[in-house]
Amino acid sequence: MHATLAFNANSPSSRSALLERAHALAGLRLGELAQHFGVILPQAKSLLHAKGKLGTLLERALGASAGSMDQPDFPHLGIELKTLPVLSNGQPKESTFVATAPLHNLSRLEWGNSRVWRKLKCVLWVPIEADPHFTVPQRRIGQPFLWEPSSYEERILRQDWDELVGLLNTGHRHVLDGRIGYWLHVRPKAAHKRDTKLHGDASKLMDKTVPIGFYLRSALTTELLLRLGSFSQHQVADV
DNA sequence: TTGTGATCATCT
DNA sequence: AGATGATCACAA
Repeated sequence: MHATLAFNANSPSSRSALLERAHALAGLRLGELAQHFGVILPQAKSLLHAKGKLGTLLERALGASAGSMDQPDFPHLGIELKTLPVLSNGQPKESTFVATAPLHNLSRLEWGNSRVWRKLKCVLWVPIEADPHFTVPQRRIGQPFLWEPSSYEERILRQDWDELVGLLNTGHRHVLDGRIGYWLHVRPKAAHKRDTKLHGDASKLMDKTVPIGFYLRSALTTELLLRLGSFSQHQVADV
């Protein structure tokens, strides 16, 4: 039994407090957590009409400041929260959304203060069971872990970002698709593909384009999970 | 309407 | 099957 539902939802004051709270959630079923917060989860095996529900639920459980714009989920701690859907084989089920891509003033952008880097320099990953064999409320929360990219990892992310933003900045949006980038790539990020936006700077050519976002390929999150060791490969299934 | 939270569904 | 493109819900 997990008698640890007696946590409060105030924002944790320190990094260790946040980690402690996150670890206390490990092993809980999503249904238990949702009930605690009065959140209705779909009983189905699919999240078709609740795609962001789990992320929001975990934010509440861990005390993330909601709705903060252009900042990590825990601004005072500099930590970004990401749920990570994990299959029963230990592999991430999906890529991970990071941030929307800038469409204007691209030449002034630098990696160091880009949205992507600001969110990725410190991430609290919370694995969540994603096997479609279980209903959503039955699925369990795994062992959370903090990730701060090594200089090697940052270099790769930065190279990807440079290439992607470079193409945007030089008017090569039409060449940009989801195949470019080793760990980081871009994909459409919109309510619908007809939701087109203006891209470019006034001094240059402006054109209409579908908004895009940066995503982390599962190749990276797979490595992160493996790095935790053989025990942790089953961290979702065996907790 | 835009930004944040993501997963679905089709294509290769 | 895995990667790429399309889409869903909700808050401010």
